[in-house]
Amino acid sequence: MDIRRADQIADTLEQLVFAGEFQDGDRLDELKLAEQFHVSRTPIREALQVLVTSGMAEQIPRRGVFIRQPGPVELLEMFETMAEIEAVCGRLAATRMSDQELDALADANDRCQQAIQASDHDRYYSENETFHQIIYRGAANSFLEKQAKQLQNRLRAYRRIQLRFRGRLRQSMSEHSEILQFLRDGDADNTARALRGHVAVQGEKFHQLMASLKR
Amino acid sequence: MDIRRADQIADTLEQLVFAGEFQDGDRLDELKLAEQFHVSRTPIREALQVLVTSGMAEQIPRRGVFIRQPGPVELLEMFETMAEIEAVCGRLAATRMSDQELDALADANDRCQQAIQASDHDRYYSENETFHQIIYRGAANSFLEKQAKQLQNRLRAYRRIQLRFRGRLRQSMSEHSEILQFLRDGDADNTARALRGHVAVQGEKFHQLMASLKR
DNA sequence: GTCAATAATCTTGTATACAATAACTCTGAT
DNA sequence: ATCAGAGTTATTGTATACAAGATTATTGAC
Repeated sequence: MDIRRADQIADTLEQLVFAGEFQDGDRLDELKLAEQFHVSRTPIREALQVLVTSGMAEQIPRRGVFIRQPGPVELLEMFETMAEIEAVCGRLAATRMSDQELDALADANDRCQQAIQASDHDRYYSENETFHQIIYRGAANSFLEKQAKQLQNRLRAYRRIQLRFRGRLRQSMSEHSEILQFLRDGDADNTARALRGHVAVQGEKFHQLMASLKR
Repeated sequence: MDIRRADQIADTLEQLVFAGEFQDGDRLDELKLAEQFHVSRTPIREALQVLVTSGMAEQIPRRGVFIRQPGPVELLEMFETMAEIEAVCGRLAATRMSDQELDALADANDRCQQAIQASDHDRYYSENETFHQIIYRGAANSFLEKQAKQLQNRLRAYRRIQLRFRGRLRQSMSEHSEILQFLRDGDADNTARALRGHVAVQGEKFHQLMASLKR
């Protein structure tokens, strides 16, 4: 619903970057992009500013803007940060979530389970994100919630990869149930611990995957 | 060291916003700013994009960009988030900081103490930030470190206000010493707890101040 | 053949021009 | 006096123009 062409282009470019259409270090050529989007350089430049500010690209004055895909080390750091932020959300949510929100969480969990039984991976990814977002919301801190969603968004592509590990889906579901129970009990510490582990293992799985690919 | 005028302007505007030169809802007039900075609208617009992307201003298409100062509720949320992020940094730092880093932390703490004895508030603020930044660094996660620094930066102005509370400086120092000791002991849980409290109390003090001003 | 230096080309950053929409003003009717 | 509506002015968003620095190509010396 953006009126500004520049905003639409920024969104599209963001999607393309997340989708891995660009390699790390690729230069975003203003003229080529302008041609591609059928606009002048002006809206392209404004879109590039957005990418740079949000950390997805780097700007070198008089040289251009270059996309910056996180390397293995940065990805691990991001997963660790995500794990800790989720743990924080869980800790707060344990004492703040309403019964309604807990029911919504249980529903989301059920839908995850259904998606697995239907072998509908896309739907599982989607419902899984919903499950976690309900917890962010449950922390009753919209600033924190925004931060969590932002990071979740940035890690989406990599989360998908690691979820393909054999047996991971089943284990992930059992962790979900455990988390749900801790939240129901209002057990802040255990919720935090469970969520931290639940997300941190994703980083570890990803690490394993990277290591196995290197060989 | 920016070559781009637009970047310099973005920095300046950011400073001005943090310094409270603008009221919430103020429109940033492109023409006036262009005149003020002796440039055309182009670099101004690129600077405004940066402010909008980093959340300091809101853009309404075809209407302009309006600065968004956080209200009391959002500030409390930001302080709470800061407290939790610092706690996370502390938890990780407890098992990851080198002896060198611990010594640097002790030095920073000493300099805080000296600044207080010299009644040099500006220097205290500065050294205090250093103290905390060493802990962020100690978490050995540069992504997390960047996030922490960013939030620290956004809350700077408000932290200054609340530190004026009577007796707060002394108490703050004793908390620092406690945190340092927990880090030395490698006690992750207690470091996290102490840091969370240390920062959370800032939010509470700020809240008290707001409430007293409302009357 | 390789390297350095200079010229030509490209690309970025800023300024200006123009089109479209929003805000404002002024008039006239009730 | 108040409100509606047309016309005017302002402001945004995009396109184009131009200047300056970066990149590439070319030429010439060794």
